[in-house]
Amino acid sequence: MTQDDRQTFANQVYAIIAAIPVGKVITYGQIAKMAGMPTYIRQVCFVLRHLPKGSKLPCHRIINGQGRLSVTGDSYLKYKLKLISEGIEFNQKDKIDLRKYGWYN
DNA sequence: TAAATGACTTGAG
DNA sequence: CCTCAAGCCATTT
Repeated sequence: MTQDDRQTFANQVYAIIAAIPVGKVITYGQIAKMAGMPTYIRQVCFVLRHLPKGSKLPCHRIINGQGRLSVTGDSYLKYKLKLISEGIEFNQKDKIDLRKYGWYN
């Protein structure tokens, strides 16, 4: 894994996230696949966790395969509210219907 | 060089 | 629905 490879992967992840339509969400697995690295789930995770603070990427639209937010800490609630304001609904178990809101399910 | 870590996933109980 | 275990792989210690 060279510096360039890592940079390229990160850039692809950024590009994909930036392309998520309003009112849709995407899972880690989807991102990895779209970036051409289906097994790099952990790296997607790593990239997201180390997003630049001032990033304008809609990282709140990224959820886990169960349709739940994977964010830890207080940002969980913030993300949830943003999603709701974008038209995404949560069921009583705080889950999102991927069949309806998932991007390219 | 080896061990620990993480915004994950899938499957079993 | 929830918890646990194993698999995952670059980055950090």
